[in-house]
Amino acid sequence: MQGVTTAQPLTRGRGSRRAEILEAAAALFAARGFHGTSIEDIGGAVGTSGPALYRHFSGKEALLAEMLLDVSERLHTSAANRVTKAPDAEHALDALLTGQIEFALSHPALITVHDRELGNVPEPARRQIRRLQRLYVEEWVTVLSELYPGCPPPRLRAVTHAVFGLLNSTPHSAGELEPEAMAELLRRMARAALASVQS
Amino acid sequence: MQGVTTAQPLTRGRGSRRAEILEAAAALFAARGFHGTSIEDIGGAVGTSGPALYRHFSGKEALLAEMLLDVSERLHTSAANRVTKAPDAEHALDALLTGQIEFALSHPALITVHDRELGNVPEPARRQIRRLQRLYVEEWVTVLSELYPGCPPPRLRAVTHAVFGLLNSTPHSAGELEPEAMAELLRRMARAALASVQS
DNA sequence: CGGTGAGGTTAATGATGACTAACATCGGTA
DNA sequence: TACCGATGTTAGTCATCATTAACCTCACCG
Repeated sequence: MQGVTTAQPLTRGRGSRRAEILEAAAALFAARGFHGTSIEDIGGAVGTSGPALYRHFSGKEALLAEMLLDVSERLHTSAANRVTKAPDAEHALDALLTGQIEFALSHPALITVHDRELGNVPEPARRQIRRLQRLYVEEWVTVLSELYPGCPPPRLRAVTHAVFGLLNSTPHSAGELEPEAMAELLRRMARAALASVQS
Repeated sequence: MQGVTTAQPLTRGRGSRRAEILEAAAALFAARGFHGTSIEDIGGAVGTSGPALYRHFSGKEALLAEMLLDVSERLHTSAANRVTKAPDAEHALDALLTGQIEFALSHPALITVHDRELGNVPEPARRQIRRLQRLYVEEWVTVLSELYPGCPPPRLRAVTHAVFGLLNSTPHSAGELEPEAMAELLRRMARAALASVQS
């Protein structure tokens, strides 16, 4: 009674399975945490059973590492691009806000996992993710320090984290508002919070 | 070779051991997550070995339940008291801000665990914690709806969660600023963010 | 048409970890 | 002084889980 029941997939866009697994895992990790989610759970969520996962990832930690690496890369490079294109600091800040809000609204699970599970990523990748996160924060700090010259960087870092906290609150207020309205609200609040910072 | 080495504690304020365990567990849960922390870890953190914990709590989940119940109770009753004492909505909001900021700055680990690990609390307690959390949020929403009449409650709930996110960012910017300065900054930003909300 | 490789399957295997059992110690207290 | 309750200790026990092994099977390519 072995291997009697293979059937469905076998034809699907190249690499789409990996993406499917990553997405399912993100949702599960966000809901139950890394250690609270079993390989079996993840397999189940994509219609395969447990160990099939090892055909796509070398292990559970590697899966998490790839997920977080991807997120921090996307955030950072998107931010870097936007800032580069912006004509001045004011527009740059606007672009950063747009990017973060878009991401937070479209991928709440990734946002959650991203700031919760770094500690479970094994060392080679961990350092790199941390680096990207730091670069992303510094992107904000740089723009802000142009807008608020004389405001010490540590203060600007705290401000940045506070704004992230505000924007990343989306997983908590899921469904309270339409995405459109939520985006508007978050942008307005973040702008006001930022404007309140003086040197 | 059994029981040969009992020694130190045995004399300490009544119930202080429970508190000590709760504190150590909060720090560990915040750092590694509920499932990422073992009973042995918790015991080790308070100088006893593993199973000693069962003399104080009926189990790991019960420990978490008590921790979260305590937090949500403190937040809610403190808020209710402050609001009741306040002469008007403006002062009430100020008091709510003060309370949340104080708590977030003095117990970052509890804040972290509080919004991460509810899912691991077993059912009898879970419902009660959720209830207290909801009441706490409604405390804010009520005050806000007095300040912004005509602003629909769902929007105010989203606003409240956004402000919580902002204030609870403290664990992320640990050590960037002195507690005093951080409190000031958070209050100012939160106030500005709130002021930006119109009906 | 035979082979091959990608992607699945079910059964180990080995750790880890929560919880229990059996036993020890010590500070009261009768 | 002998007992008792509060607290610890160590050594199981039993599940759960990540990971591996051994085996299938189909799509496709020669």
